Amino acid sequence: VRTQSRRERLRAEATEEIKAIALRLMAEDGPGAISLRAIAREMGMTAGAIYGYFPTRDDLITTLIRELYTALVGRLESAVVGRPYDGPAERIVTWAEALREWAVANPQGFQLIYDAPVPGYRPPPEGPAPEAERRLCAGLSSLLTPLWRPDGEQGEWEDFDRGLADQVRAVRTDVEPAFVGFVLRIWGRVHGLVSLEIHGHLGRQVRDPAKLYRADLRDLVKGLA
Amino acid sequence: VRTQSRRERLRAEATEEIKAIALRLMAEDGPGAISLRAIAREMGMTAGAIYGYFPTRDDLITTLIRELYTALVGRLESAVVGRPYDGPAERIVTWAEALREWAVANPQGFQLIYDAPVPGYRPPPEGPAPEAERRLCAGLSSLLTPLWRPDGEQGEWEDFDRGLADQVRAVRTDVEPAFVGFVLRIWGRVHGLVSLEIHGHLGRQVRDPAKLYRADLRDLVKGLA
DNA sequence: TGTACATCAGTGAACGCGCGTTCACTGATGTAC
DNA sequence: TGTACATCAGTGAACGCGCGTTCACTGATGTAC
Repeated sequence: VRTQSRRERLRAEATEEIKAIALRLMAEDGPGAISLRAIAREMGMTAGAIYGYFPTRDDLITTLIRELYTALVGRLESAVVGRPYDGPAERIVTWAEALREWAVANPQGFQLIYDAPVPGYRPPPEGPAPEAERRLCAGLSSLLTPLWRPDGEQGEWEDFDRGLADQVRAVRTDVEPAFVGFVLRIWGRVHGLVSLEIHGHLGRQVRDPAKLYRADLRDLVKGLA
Repeated sequence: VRTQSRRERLRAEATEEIKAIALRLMAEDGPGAISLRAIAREMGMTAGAIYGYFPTRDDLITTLIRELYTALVGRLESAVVGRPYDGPAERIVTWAEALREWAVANPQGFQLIYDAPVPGYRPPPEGPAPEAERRLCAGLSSLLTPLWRPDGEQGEWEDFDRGLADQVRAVRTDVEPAFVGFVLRIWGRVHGLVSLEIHGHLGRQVRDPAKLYRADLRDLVKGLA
């Protein structure tokens, strides 16, 4: 490992500070508040100076989404790993509750990842964070593998993209045709209530959304057993 | 019914045109593209002239959200009514598929209703469309009533807001404590996959999202039966 | 250890843009006699 | 039917703002001899 020069270190620190301030601005005033000028102002710099670190505003935002998504995925993986094995159903519940907890702790981050909330932002063609998205899918797939019982009524291979199929195969080679659909359906299920909650659509109606969510997860694993 | 004066008619037409253009701008370039100046430009008017029709930008946006949400709810209600009665399970499927179809046909509208995508927009304290949201919940509640079997493990009255409880009571007076939670859980379930699809998170992986969604609905009603 | 040069982070000013909102006004449309 | 007045939709110009991006430049930090 080559040791960093002083200049390299300062440069890396400044880059981190830009991202940290962008995240703080987002957390305070929503994703729309991320602007190069605001960040520069916050850092006591000139707006143009940011261009020494990021070639473009959209590039910065793509980086933020990628890092946030990666942080979320890391959190999900460690939540499952950092707990004694208590059966496949419990692991799904653990995973999903970690998802909700991260989302509740980082609502703007959740929106940045899953909505399209920065006006004028154009993500790269593969999407801003394809790697993290795949990791999330793969992680969920591996949790769901022991709970998968093919019963033939859930769709065909041809419905699903070859890329994802290969990704899933990397986790588990003897994957069934409808397994991908199964995984995405569960993903949709754990996503739905969290999305409603984050966007305030349960807000006034439910006093304890965590409890509601847990009830739904109980119902989910009951259906899988 | 009092007949409209010429002036009143022109005024109403212009108001409708403003809203229609705002919806078109949103559909073309996303919710962030809604601006008074763009609308005025499109109408061949001066920006200031809009203030003869809406007191404020946020007021216009609130109106748009309310009307979109009302249109969605109307669509859901007529989808269920406009089909011969074929059992409670089939009605849920019909309702949910109408939800998805509306969302796919109006993705930006779906985002305007369920995300928070207009930067700087501050909704009124009760939310932009409380009436439509209640109607949606009430409608779903009435569909779910015949499928509700209390089994005591799903939560307590105290978790839910009195307002919603009363609303549900208006639909059905002998409502069970956990019924509200049950309704919201189902709402989250039908919402999840649609939200992922609209935001492009299934895009590259699933060839026929409608089929995936249908499979999930089949699984849902199977669990309810 | 000291000097000459290269690197490069950050400045400051500008360009051109779009935005919401206000306001004194013009001129057409309607109303009252 | 014609005139005098009131209404009111829309103008046009301005205010003040924030934005992304570019560019010639300064001045400090590093490197080579």
